[in-house]
This record gives sequence, C-alpha cells and structure tokens, in this order.
Amino acid sequence: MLENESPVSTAPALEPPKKRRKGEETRAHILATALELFREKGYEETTMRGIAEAAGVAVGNAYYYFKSKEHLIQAFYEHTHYEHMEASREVLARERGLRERLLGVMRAKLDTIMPYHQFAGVLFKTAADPKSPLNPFSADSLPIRQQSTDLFAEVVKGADNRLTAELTAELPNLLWIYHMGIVLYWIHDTSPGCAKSYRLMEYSVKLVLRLASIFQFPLLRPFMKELLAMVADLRGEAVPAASQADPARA
Amino acid sequence: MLENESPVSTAPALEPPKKRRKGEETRAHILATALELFREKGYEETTMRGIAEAAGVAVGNAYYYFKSKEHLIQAFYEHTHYEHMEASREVLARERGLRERLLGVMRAKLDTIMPYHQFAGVLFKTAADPKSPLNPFSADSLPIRQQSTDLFAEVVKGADNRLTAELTAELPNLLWIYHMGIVLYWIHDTSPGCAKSYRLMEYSVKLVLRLASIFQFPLLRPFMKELLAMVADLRGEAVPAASQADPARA
DNA sequence: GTCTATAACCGGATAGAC
DNA sequence: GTCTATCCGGTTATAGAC
Repeated sequence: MLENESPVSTAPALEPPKKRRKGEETRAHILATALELFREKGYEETTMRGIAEAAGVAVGNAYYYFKSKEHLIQAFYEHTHYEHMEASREVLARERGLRERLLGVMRAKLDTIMPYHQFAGVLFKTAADPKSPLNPFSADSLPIRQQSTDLFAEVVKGADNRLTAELTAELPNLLWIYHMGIVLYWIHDTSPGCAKSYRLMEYSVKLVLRLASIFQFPLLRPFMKELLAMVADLRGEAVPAASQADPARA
Repeated sequence: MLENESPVSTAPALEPPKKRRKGEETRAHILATALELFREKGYEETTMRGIAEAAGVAVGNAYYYFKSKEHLIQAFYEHTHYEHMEASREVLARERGLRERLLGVMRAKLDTIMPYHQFAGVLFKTAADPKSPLNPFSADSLPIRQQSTDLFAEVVKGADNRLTAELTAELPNLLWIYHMGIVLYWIHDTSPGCAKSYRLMEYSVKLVLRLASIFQFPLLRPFMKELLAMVADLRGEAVPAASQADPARA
C-alpha cells in the first residue's frame, strides 16, 4: 500500500501520471468517433457496433467508458456546454450593457449548438424524460445547470443596469429557463440556418428586458413581488435523489 | 361492381356494417391491455410480447393494429385528448367569465392526464423528437393540435370579456403553447398529487389574463402589436411534409 | 380483411474470460 | 482495459387459417 500513489499535488507536470493516461485517450477517441458518426449519419442510424468498429475497439470497451449510448450524448452535451462558457467569457469581458451581454451570451449559445442541429432532437428526446440522467433537472445534470445559472448571474451582475434586489436574485434562474425555451424552439426550427431561432432570440431578449424594466415601475412592484414569490415556490426539489433518506422531520 | 356497397348514407343504424366491427374491438382491447400494463409496470418494462400475451393475441396481430410500440402512445394521447375535450365542453357551457373558462379548461387538462403521470415522461420523450409523428408540431398531430387550438378559441370567443381584435386572433395559439408549457412542467413535477402543477396553472392563468388586460392600455398597444407580429412570423411551417414539392417560385 | 404461430434480424446491453 | 459470446426485446417476415 501507499506506493507512489496520489500524484495529485505534485508539480504541474506536462505529462500526467502514467496511469489513467491511456484510458483518457481511449475514452476521448471513442467519443470523438461517435460524435463524428452522429453528425454523418444521425443518432439512430449509428450503432454501438459501428462506433466500436470505427474507433477500433470492442463493443464491450465502448460500454466500459460510456454506460450507454445515451451517455455519449451527455458527454456531447457537456462538450458544447464548455464551448458555450468559453464563448460567453469573451462577451462578458467586453460588454457592459445588460442587453448586449444577454444578447451575446444567447447568440453564443445558438452558435455553439448549431453544428449539431440535425441530431439535437435526440438530445432533447432523452433529456425530456424525467427519469433520464440527461434530463436537465436531474441530479446528474446539477453541476452543469449550476454553471449555466451562474453564467446568467454573471450576465446580470456585471451589467451597469440597475435592477431591484429581488429581481436580481431570481433573474438567473428565470434566464436559465428562458434559454431552455429558446433551445426548445431551435430544436423544432426548420427554417434555413435556423434564422427564425435567431430572430426569436433577438426579439425575446429585447422583450425580456423591456418586461424587466416595466415591472420596476412602482405601480407594478407588488405584481412583480408576487410573481417572484410564485417562481421561488415552484422551483426546487427536481429529483428526490438516492442519497440518505433522512427520516428526521426538518 | 356497384353491389350493395356504400353503406355511408343509409339509415343511422345502431349496428355498424358487420365488417370492421370485430377489428375495432380487437384494436381497442390491445390498446386497453397495453395502457394497463404501462400503468402497472411502466413503459420500458412492458414488452410487446407481454402486451400480446396479456391481450391473448399474437405479436404479429398487435403490430397489425399498431405500427410500433410508440404508436400505442399516440393512441393513448388521442384518448386523453378526447377526454379533455369532453370535460371542457361542460365547463364552457357553464362559465361565461374568461378567467373561469380558461381555469376550467386547464384544470380539466391536468385532471385528465393525472392518472398517467408516471409514464408521461415517455410520452413526452417521444413527443420531443422533431422527427417523431408523435411530436405535437408534426403533420400527423395536426388534427388534434387544430382541435386543441379551436378549443382555446372557443374559450376566448365565448367569454363576455372584451379584447382587441388582434389579441383575439392570436390568443388561441398563444394559449395552446401556454398549455403545453404547463404540461411540460407537470411531467417533471414530483410534488404530492402534482400540487405544484395545479398551483402553477392557477397562478399563471391569473397572470396571463392580467398581462392581456395590461397590454390593452393604449400606451402599450404598439408594444403588443409588435409582439403579435413577431409571434405570427415565428409560427408556421412546422414540417415541410411529403406532399408534392411545388417548384414554382411563390 | 383478420388473425395465428414461429422464426429470424437487428442493435443495445451484459457477463465473464483473458 | 479489452475482448468475445450471449441475452433481450422491438420489429419483420413467412406461411398459413378463418
């Protein structure tokens, strides 16, 4: 025991510990091959046998790295998520106006997912199942959902606009939902280049911000407070999760 | 030729033409058995072989009546749709206020789908795929979608409230989308008795109507016109369909 | 046109040997 | 970590009976 394990806090070597390296490569290679085939032939038409063969591995090996065909999608989903975070970073560093920031982040979202439009339906198909780990509300998806929500928080916080505290607090969640709605529209959008989705996005950003400012009118404040209270109530506990069931009454 | 065919416009007999009758019964029996099994064990766990066996028919026969396992869901979907139409009829005959009418119709919607909450996820899963005939925007779903939209038109038209003409024209489509959103929330709702979905529905109905009346203010009319124009633009041509491709430039 | 029975195909998923 | 063999279930095909 206690051989030369725990390479965690050693020097930032260019070469990661010899262990793990091979596996990571195989994993990445299988994923890349799969995504390529998905783009070429679509999701349903691509078989796990086909992926394994094209990647030069055995079927069982593909399953060693990805628990199921759907999990390949999850990996893809994470992939575009990080691309989006990256693209958003630039926008947020550049823009100070709330409108420009939100617009930029939303445009970046559509831009990063566009190459996958043809098999986006499958993504959403599996994501729509409440029992699927791919479901954006699931515990498995929490890290990514949290990052996305934080991103929208950053959109709001870094802007020079003034908003009420209540709205600032709830807006990130509302924007996350809003962006899911846009993606949902995009999935069903058959217009050339998904031009309609872009138009919807641009218009609705304007709309959202106009609504936000309208509801700042003192006359409408109680209205907004009620709305935000409702939203807060209806959010939360997406999945009971399998963690220890605490029998203590809260 | 021209034997005693075309029983179409004869007397409204209680007994339909002897042909077809048996088949309809078998079909209904298979569907009922399938839905029962779905409710008992869930969709994935129910096999076509199991359905056939429980219904006392051969597998091939089940496929004779339903092109695929998914098509059983479509049949179920139509089933609850008609139940909803039925339940709504009563409400609309009784109520005259727009709020009460919309509330009643929406409540009826949730009530009719509640018994199927546990496998509703699968329904939506298949429905979310743009390529699936189950997709609510597909050509296959057009009849039902049309009926639903007409139902919402009836909600608005039969009410004693005054709304602008533009709003009255577009509201049915908007309400249809709105009701899909509520159903989407419901699918992911794990609260006891889906209480949250009912709360969301009741609150959002109030919200929708308040919004509608707010946007009638003369000051906000241009805002609303712009919004409605956008909605009209972004709606339409869901699926290119396989009908004759007319090469003439419009 | 409705139905049975049975075998086969295909592809996602798993078991267990190396 | 990687492989081969196998299972399982949706789906199809066939061939025939009422």
